[in-house]
Amino acid sequence: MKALRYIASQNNKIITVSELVKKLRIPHSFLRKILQILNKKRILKSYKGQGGGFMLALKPDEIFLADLIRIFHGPFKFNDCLFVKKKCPEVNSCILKRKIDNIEQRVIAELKSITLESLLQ
Amino acid sequence: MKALRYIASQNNKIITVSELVKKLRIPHSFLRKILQILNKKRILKSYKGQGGGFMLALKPDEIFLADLIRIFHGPFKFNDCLFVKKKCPEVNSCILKRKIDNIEQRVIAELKSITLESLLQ
DNA sequence: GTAAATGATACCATTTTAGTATCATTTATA
DNA sequence: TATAAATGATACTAAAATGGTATCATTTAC
Repeated sequence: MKALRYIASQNNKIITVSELVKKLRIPHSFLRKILQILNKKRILKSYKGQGGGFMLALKPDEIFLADLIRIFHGPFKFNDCLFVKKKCPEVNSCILKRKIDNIEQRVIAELKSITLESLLQ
Repeated sequence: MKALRYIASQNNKIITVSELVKKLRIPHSFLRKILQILNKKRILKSYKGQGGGFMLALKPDEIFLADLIRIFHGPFKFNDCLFVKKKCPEVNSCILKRKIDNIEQRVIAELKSITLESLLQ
């Protein structure tokens, strides 16, 4: 998020990992890995070779926190009812599951409403 | 939760782990460990010796999902801002943290509203 | 005294998380 | 055209969390 905020703040300039490392004090290889993932997922565009680096592939108001979480943590499932590695036989009738599903949906809705734009300044 | 629901449904009878194992098909040692924790945390009362077992220590409408989650997963902190094992220097000014804290508070409020009582039937 | 119960605690395997390291490829430019 | 500066791909590692198991000690009803 810090890297994305920095990149967004430099509107449409190509930013290198080295620049981010200096500004944000994030370990170089770690940050590279993250930016590579964001590139594959089309949040960033990358440019190889000398003079290369990264830029946003989308406008800041098109980048949603919900999507970033999905990219790094996988799909939301607070509620993946397993027991001893088998699916719980009561998944369909379980009242608890219904209540948690409900909360999950609301959280996801909130996370969709947080854009990179909304985190600048 | 399954065990608590079963125990609650047998109002004020002492229930043994063996009975729960038969009804709920949860491994014996695993269930014992869980019930021991619930006993220590005063959600259950335990009775040792022959004829012993477990009972609710509270009424079903005094047992909150939020507390059970805290017991087994530790305190809620979706938002424990660490980086390279150090606290992030921006914790206080971070807009993202503020937004997530907000969501967290609402989720906790919801989890507090779910009681064992509300999961019976 | 013994069987039936919980208490305490140590142990283990697997998965996830957080991060490092290295070699390959691309490209601007001197 | 060689080289330096950038990303791409990918393999590796250490530590922590997760999901359990196993065992010995203690208590208590009968």
